[in-house]
Amino acid sequence: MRQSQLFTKTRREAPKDEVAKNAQLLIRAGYIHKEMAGVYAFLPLGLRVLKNIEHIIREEMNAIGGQQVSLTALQDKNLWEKTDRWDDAKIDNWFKTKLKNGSETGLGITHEEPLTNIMSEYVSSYRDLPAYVYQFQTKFRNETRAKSGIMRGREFLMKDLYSFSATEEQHAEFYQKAKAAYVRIFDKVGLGESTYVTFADGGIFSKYSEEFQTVSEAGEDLIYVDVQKGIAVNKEVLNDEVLAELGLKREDLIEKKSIETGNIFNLGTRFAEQLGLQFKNEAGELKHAIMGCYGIGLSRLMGTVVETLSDEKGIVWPINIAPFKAHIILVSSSEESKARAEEAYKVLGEQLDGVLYDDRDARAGEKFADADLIGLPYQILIGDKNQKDGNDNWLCEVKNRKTGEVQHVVLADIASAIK
RNA sequence: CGGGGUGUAGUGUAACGGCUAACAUGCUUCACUUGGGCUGAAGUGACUCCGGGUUCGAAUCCCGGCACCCCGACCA
Repeated sequence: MRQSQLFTKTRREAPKDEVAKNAQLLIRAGYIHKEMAGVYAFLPLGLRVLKNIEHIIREEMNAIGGQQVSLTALQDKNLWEKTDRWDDAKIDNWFKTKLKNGSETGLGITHEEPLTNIMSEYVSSYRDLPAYVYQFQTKFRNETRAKSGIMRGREFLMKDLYSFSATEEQHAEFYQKAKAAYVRIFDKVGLGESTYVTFADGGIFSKYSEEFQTVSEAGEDLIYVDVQKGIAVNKEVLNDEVLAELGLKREDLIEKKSIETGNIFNLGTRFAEQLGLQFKNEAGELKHAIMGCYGIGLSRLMGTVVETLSDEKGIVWPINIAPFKAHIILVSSSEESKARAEEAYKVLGEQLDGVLYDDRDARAGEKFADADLIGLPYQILIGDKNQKDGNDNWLCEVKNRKTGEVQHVVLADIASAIK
């Protein structure tokens, strides 16, 4: 993409009403636009990041047998009354509205109810199980206080997978698979080292759940980490019983602030019972499906990456989720340099599935500042100061955004050098 | 939902109850420059959040509303 064509621009200063680092940087660099408190639009660069995260998650969900669907945002009140989750006293963050005919509907906060209902139409035998269904969907939650930029919005993108199993063994096996898939997802998006599987409260579903907590000063949660073992306990469930169960010692734990970036629950048979998801087992007995729920907030994940990996100059994207892998920067105005930059744009664009090319008629300093703010993993400088190698081929300067390290590489070798 | 704070060009900031609401940045044009946000010149852009009130006079004081931010509670 030519930067001269990109409709967004960078800005020197963040709007005064944004305090969260993630929103400040993402707005300054032109990734997102704030519509209202807790409601953000994703602009071209921001959407590319979101799509890259989505792609990583989809691969992992498909790999463990997930089947993708797209459920509705508008919710049928009757379904939620069956599980007693329509009442505002029980769930206080619904966005509810009325249809023209006077009946009530709500915007989906989560999707256990509608999906369980759908599955009940198709599942009638143990042969129909297990089934794993997931989606990427915008969730609406009427938070009393939205905050922290895109970390806690009223409207946000989430991947939610639901598992339907015939037996406890079947469920447990998948739960472990899903957990392992989550670990791989966090590795791929660049948060692996700072993310801990964390023992946590199970809410109304079960006694405990497991959260994926990413260590960050911007976090709302407090966790106690055993760095050696690589696991943690949420403060809300920190007690001797839990520590004993996990084989942890209090003296080995370090307190850290963290962001809940993922959560996996065992839902048991609660929803299947309330919504009538039954099947016949091999012995011909009627049983309720055992369910699990596995969520990751994509927009929150994006915010967490910005929050934890950026530096004083701007964003630093991990290569797998960066909107583009490379940023070609034309730093001289000579025709020769310009021709080489155009060539690089053509070649690398094909090899790297798109690059950002700063072809603007602007001074080098401004381009560097913008490139650092936008944060693509590699900056490829092309200008009159480039040199040639022994074979009379031009060398480009390839600068690593994160480390600042510079390599001099001929165009033909750049793609393989930075992948 | 309780408490606190803030609303002024696109953005960031000024302005004692009193002159045509100022400065920076952005944007336009010209010249100059071209490897880390040059330089110079001329332009452009504001019903001072909305509605009332006090006053000779309100961006400024008062009342109401709305919006946004922060702390806390909440986060199935």
